[in-house]
Amino acid sequence: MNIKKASELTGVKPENIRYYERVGLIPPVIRNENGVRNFSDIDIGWIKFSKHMRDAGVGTEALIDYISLFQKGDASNIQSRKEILQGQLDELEERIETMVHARDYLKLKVENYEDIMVPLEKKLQDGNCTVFEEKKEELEWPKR
Amino acid sequence: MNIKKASELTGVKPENIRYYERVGLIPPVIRNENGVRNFSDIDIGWIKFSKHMRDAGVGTEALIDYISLFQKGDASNIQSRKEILQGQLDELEERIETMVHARDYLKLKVENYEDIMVPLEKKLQDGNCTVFEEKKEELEWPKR
DNA sequence: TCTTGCGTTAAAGTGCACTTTAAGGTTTAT
DNA sequence: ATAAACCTTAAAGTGCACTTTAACGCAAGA
Repeated sequence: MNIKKASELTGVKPENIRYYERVGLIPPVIRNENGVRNFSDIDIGWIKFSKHMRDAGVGTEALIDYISLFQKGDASNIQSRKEILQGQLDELEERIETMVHARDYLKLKVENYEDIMVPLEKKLQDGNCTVFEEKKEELEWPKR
Repeated sequence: MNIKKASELTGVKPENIRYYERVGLIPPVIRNENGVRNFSDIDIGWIKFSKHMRDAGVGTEALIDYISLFQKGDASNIQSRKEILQGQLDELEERIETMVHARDYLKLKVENYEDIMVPLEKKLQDGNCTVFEEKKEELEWPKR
C-alpha cells in the first residue's frame, strides 16, 4: 500500500511517516523500482507502535534505540531491548503519577472554586486580591 | 526572601523563576528600591503551582491566561477562571488515559518478552527476523 | 578598595519534534 | 497529451519552553 493509505490507517501524516523512517522511529520500508514505499501490515504495526509511544510521551531517542536494536535481528540483544522497554515503562509510571497528582489537585480546586470564591467576591471587589491567595493555601496539595 | 531562596524552596532555577514572571506564569513579584525581587510565601505558592502544572504537561498558554485573569482581581471572571481550570483538567484526564493505555501495552509486552523471544531465538539466529513481527501481532493492544 | 557573590536585563541560543518548502519524478483520468 | 494527483528528497522553517550569554549594579567581607 502507498503512504497515503498508511497514513489513513495509522493517523500519522505522510510527512511524518517519512520523518519516522528517516530518523529511525520505524524500520526502513521496502520500495518499488521507482523508490516509492510499499507499506506492509508489519510496517503499519511499527508506525502504530511508535505513534502510540510518542503520544504517551516516550522520547524518540529510546524508541530509536529500540528499533535500531530490533533491526539487528539478533537474539543477543533481547535483554537490551527488554531493558529499554522496561526503562520507558518506569518513566511512564512516574509521569502518570505526576499527572494524577496534578489532576487530583486541579479537581479539588475546581470542585471547591465556588465555595471559596463566592464568599470572597465582596472582598475582591474592594481590590483585596491577596485574600484568595491566603484562602487558597487551605486547598492543600493532595498527599502522596 | 531572595530569588535563590525561592529557587531552593520551589525547585525552579532562578533563571526560570525570572522567565516565569516575564511571561506571566506567576504574577509580578514585589521589588525593593534596587529592583531586586522580594518573594513572599504567596509568590512561592504561585511558583509551586505553575511548576506543578507544567510538570504535569499543562501548557503555558492556559496557565498564563489563568494567572492573567486572576490578576485582574475581579469577581466577574471567576467563572472564566474556573472554566480554564476545568478545561485543563479535562485535557489532563485525556492525557492520563493515553499514557495508562501505553503503559498497559508496554507492561504486557515486557512481561511477555521472554516467553515470546526465547522460543524464537533459534529462528532469529537463522536471520529470520520477520518471525518476531508476525509473533508480535499476537500481543494485542489492550482494549479501551 | 576590591574581589566575591548576590542581584538585574535584553537578547540570542538550544533541543526537541515535527512541519513546510522547493524542486522534482511517476501514474492515472479526461 | 496534459493536468491532476500521487510519489520522492534535502534542507530550511516553526513552535514551545526553556537556557545561556553578555553586560551591568549593589553590598558585604578580607
